[in-house]
Amino acid sequence: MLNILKKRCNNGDEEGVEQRKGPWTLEEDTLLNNYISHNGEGRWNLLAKSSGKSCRLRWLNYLKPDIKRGNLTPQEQLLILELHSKWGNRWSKIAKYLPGRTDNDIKNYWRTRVQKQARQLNIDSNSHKFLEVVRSFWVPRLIHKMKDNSNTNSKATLPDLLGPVLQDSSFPHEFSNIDFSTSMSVDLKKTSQFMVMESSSDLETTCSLYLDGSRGSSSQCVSEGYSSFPCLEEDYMVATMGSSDILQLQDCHVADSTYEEDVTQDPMWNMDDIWQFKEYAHYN
DNA sequence: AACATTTTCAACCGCAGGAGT
DNA sequence: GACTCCTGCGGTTGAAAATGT
Repeated sequence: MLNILKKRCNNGDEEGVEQRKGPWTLEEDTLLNNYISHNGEGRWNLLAKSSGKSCRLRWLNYLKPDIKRGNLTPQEQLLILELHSKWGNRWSKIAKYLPGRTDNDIKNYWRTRVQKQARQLNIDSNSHKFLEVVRSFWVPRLIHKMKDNSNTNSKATLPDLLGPVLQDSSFPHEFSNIDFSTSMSVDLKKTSQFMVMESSSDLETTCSLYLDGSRGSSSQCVSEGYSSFPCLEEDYMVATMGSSDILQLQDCHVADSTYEEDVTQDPMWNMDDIWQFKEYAHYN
């Protein structure tokens, strides 16, 4: 019964059994599912000495029932950007805070989306400069998308998403030493307590960030140091992370009209954004 | 329609570290 | 302490799909 799996999963050191590589077939997936349902997950050596990492990976990255499919939501993207700024390429650690997403998913997202944007901007994705771009362009946009999503459905907000994170006893410690000068981090613990997605009857839904629980008053569109950022049409609150530990609230506007596109297919920055950044970088 | 190029993501590889002996 | 085995992790690859010309 397990012959196929043995061929698939063996480490190649079992005499006479050829190791199979390449894409998994439906039959192999079914066999692996059946095997795990009978023997349990995590005991990979029980795959009769033929257990190998590809079986384990296939299960963990694909077959496991709680694996999420489809594109990352803006909330998830925001969380990835945030956690990556804290921990770097600790994909599995980051993945722990995104239920249903694997380290492989997150790694792929970072390499294919985030690093791609960095390449287009011709800057190192690990540089402080790129962090600045992320928090100045990308984060506001994600927040905006979260707002848009909340208009059309009641999907989880960042606080919802962070619920399990905040219940994790290790998390507050990890976020207790935030260096705002080098990280895009806001104090997620605090922020999530006060980040509210407000829905009004019309389209003027506001995404607000409160640090002290009070409604953020805002009249300025841009803050010091970010004066070249566009603020044109649609109201929303932007959190910018400056050199202090005070989150600045801005009732800001967003430059272009790309928000009508399908969020799931969104190339996070268009050429206008990149051009704006290059101008910004040139004068700063 | 055909071909070229780019993007996506599942899968592989090798290393590190922990557990057991 | 030394060794082996196993698992987890991050980096990388390459086939398939999508997109552009």
